[in-house]
Amino acid sequence: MTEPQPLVAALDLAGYRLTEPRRAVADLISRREGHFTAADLIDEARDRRLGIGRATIFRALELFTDLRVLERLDLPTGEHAYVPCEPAHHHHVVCSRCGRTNEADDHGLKDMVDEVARHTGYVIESHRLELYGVCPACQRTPAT
Amino acid sequence: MTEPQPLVAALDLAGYRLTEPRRAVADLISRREGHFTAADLIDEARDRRLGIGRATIFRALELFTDLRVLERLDLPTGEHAYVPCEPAHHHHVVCSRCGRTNEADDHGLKDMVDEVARHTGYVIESHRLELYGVCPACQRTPAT
DNA sequence: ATTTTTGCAAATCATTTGCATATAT
DNA sequence: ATATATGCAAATGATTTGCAAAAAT
Repeated sequence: MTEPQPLVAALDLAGYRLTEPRRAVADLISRREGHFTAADLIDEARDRRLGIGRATIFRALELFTDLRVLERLDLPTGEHAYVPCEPAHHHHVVCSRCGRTNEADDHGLKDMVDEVARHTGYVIESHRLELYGVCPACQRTPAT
Repeated sequence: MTEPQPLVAALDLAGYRLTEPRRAVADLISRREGHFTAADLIDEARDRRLGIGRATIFRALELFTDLRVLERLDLPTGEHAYVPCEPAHHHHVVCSRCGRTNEADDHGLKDMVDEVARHTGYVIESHRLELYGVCPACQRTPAT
């Protein structure tokens, strides 16, 4: 197992201990396409009898999120989901059928933000943009 | 009390019953600036002894959200907040200090969405954009 | 009169925490 | 050796639900 594991690398880089449970969570995450919820990981860990506690999974998710290798999204349904991502600022397109995600270039968003700032007088500090749609693969598949 | 109450009007228009508790929730909402959480309303209702049940407040919030006179946001902290809004599609700028909100013109966003669609092959169905910053009033006030 | 709403309490769901034990450094 | 991380079970917090009583139509 010498594949790069960016999640684990991020832990190491930030000086956190590389424990078995954390590696296992990183592994659970890396084998997923698109977004997933904490419950997804907890269920899978239970089904595969990995012996990782619920709390540990939540703690790992929080840690990865703090390290910005994971991003927490709020789906329109109100569910909390996570997506692995690069540390740079960016946005996601989330497929509403399969959950697969792609990064969305936020080219042009900056101008819009400036415009809003000018218009409203706010000093804009951050923003979140989430796009939802149907990915190319799902477009070829009859809707569920 | 003949002021227009758009929340109540929306209920009526959609054929829901205009009950005392719903009017009271609409009233609690209308006297707020900016966003608020379900807990805010529940606390206020309790403090003012309005005799409205927790469940009723959640049910009213859900109803108003379905009617699109209220929008549910997910703040960066993970809290769920609501803002009253016009039924048309739009976005908000939320002040991170006082919670006041303004509408953000999404001028220019459409081009960006089209660009992402072209780039990723997704058929974009919807999006959420939330901007956070400091409003003009708070800029004049020393930070908390 | 009938249907929709309500309030309450209990249930559910997601997430967090305390703490003694186990593990990585 | 020592600090950090884990698992468990219990605690918390938010939201939902069942149901008999109350209110709107």
